[in-house]
Amino acid sequence: MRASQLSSTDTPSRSAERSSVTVREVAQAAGVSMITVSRAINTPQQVSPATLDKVNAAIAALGYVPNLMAGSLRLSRSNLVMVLVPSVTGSLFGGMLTELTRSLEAKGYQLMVGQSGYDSPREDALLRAIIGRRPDGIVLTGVMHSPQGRQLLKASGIPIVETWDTTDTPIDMLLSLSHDAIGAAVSQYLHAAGKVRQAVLSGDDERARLRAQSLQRTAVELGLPEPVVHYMPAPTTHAQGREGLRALQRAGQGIDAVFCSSDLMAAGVLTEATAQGLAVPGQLAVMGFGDMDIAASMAPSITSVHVDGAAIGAQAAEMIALCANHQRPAQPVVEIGFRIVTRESA
Amino acid sequence: MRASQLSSTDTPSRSAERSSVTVREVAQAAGVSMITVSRAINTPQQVSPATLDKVNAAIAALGYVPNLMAGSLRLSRSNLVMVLVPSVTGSLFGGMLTELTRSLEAKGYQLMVGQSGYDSPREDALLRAIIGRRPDGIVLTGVMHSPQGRQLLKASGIPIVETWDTTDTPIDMLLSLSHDAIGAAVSQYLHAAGKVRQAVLSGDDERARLRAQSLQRTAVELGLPEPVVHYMPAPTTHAQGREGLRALQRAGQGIDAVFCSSDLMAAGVLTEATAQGLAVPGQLAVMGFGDMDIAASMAPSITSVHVDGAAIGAQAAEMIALCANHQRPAQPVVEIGFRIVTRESA
DNA sequence: CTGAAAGCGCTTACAG
DNA sequence: CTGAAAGCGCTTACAG
Repeated sequence: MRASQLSSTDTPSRSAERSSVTVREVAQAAGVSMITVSRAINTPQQVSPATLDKVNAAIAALGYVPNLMAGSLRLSRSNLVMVLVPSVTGSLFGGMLTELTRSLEAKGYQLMVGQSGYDSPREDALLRAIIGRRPDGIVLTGVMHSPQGRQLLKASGIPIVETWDTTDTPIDMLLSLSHDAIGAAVSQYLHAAGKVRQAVLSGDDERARLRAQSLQRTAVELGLPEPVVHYMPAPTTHAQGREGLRALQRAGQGIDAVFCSSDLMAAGVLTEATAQGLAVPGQLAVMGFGDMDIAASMAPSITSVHVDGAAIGAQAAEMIALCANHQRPAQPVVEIGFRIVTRESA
Repeated sequence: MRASQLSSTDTPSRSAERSSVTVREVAQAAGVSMITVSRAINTPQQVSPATLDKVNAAIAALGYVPNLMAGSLRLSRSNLVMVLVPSVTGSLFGGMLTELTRSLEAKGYQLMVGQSGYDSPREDALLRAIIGRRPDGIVLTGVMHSPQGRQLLKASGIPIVETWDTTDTPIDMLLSLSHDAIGAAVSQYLHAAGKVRQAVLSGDDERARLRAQSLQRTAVELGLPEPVVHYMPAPTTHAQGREGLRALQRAGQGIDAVFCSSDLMAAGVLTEATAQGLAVPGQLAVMGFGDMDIAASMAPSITSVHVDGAAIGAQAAEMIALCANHQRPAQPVVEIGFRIVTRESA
């Protein structure tokens, strides 16, 4: 070992073929075997202090970072959890993502986020890319419908948590949320508030469609005229709220309530209603979904449907960690629930 | 090979020790060697049609998904690019993330998103987890200051693109954006509009601070009173905009302009100003940052600073793909630029 | 067109 | 407390 080699802070030429430092080089530099290096990193209490110092010095000098792929391959354990969301931009899943990151980190896992897109064309390829990395768990936003996708996931043997939706046939574990129940509850809430010409402004994604259709059915069951639904591309925006309200006004005569598939969209509806001089909620009740920060903060404040995304994240992390320890959650299917947060707009 | 084995659609018991299907089992089922299976997947033109059919049937029957970690280890190529953002929730980086995903996918890479948090306490651990997976490229939001972090990244030999900020000493490649220039431009813009008592409402993150401080310096250089700055925890929200305006009004007497570090915050300021009966922009000019959808859609619409996040994503993808082909971009440092989008609020 | 051998970087029993 | 050997699952020259 040349001392100059250890103390050098030179960095390898960027144009050189990428060749990371390996345990072998660290072992050589420290004058020990590869296995001792491995132990110095993973079980330092099994290594003598003097040896430990030598190894750590070599690691620092060479800028060694263990290749986790190699370790995972050997151990069949990646310490990696994948979550698939339609879009990282949409703030709806922010609470879940934040809490998933936090919970998993505490348990020694790293979270990686994949985007599936609201329309799932390349879902199969994406699934293969994910399963191919052998994560210790997969969290899905929504339930998987495609038979091929289900088969792929089942066959992988990886713990799967489907979330934010419900099904009688989960692939593995399920954090269940009924969008049917939400749509029905919203229609009943608006009906109780005296609103009869209900309408829906909705992102064109699967779960928002379920809520919209359920609201339609429920309103009809309540003896109200069938609600108009206007779909717009997801993820939904403030501008779509403004534009969408105008579209609804053209389509349905005299609507007196709008249920929006996001709070941002609801804020847009509110802005448009204000611009038109409509009284909210007197002439037009507005409801959102997600109970984002903006719902409480708008003037008037927005009545919204709250879903505890942080709880979803925490429970999913818990379930996956259990599976990694060769256990199973006592309840592989857990109801998440929701509540309507009453504010000024409806 | 038993036919029943191939046609079985049974899934392995979920409680069984996780043991994925390997090439070996596929080879056995198809009655060929492992290498032929590998070729059937990666270079099917090198395999006879009859053999290909057998292999594909076996793959489908067993639900085989190749272990990408093993392949990457062998090839020293992961087809994985990591991007590190402070928070996936903040919509500021949505455009970059969407375009990064799209561009990289077209080039055969998968993007994984890591969250660093706005305060970077565990950055070192995160960096090791990322480098340890040997991605083919790393995109950083912001520049890396910590010497250890820089050293780690440099030594890894992985192509690095720092973005959304500027520095004279990039680790590798840089998509440069000057927050100093933005702060100065905003102050000058407001000054030109006759605003003298400027203030800043800012998320307490590094780049927003740079903009705020630059605005302060510039205003003083213009002979204006030193702007008050109020910092709030990032990521910033609509509610912080309302609350923040009140805080600024308490701190600075008679402010006539507020530069917010996000459009959502600016929308909150607007809501609060409207609630207070302040005329915008007459009594109070409001500017945002990010040029999000909501900026154009609020009433009044919000003047904002536009940064082309999609271009950042596209260029970063391009740079990394070049490096993977053992080339270097002609220009490893590229200026991104910004522009003030004039609307009603300022 | 197909296959036997070697090796990517790591870690775990098994010995000393 | 330390080390030689084997193997995680895959793919690439090298032979046939």
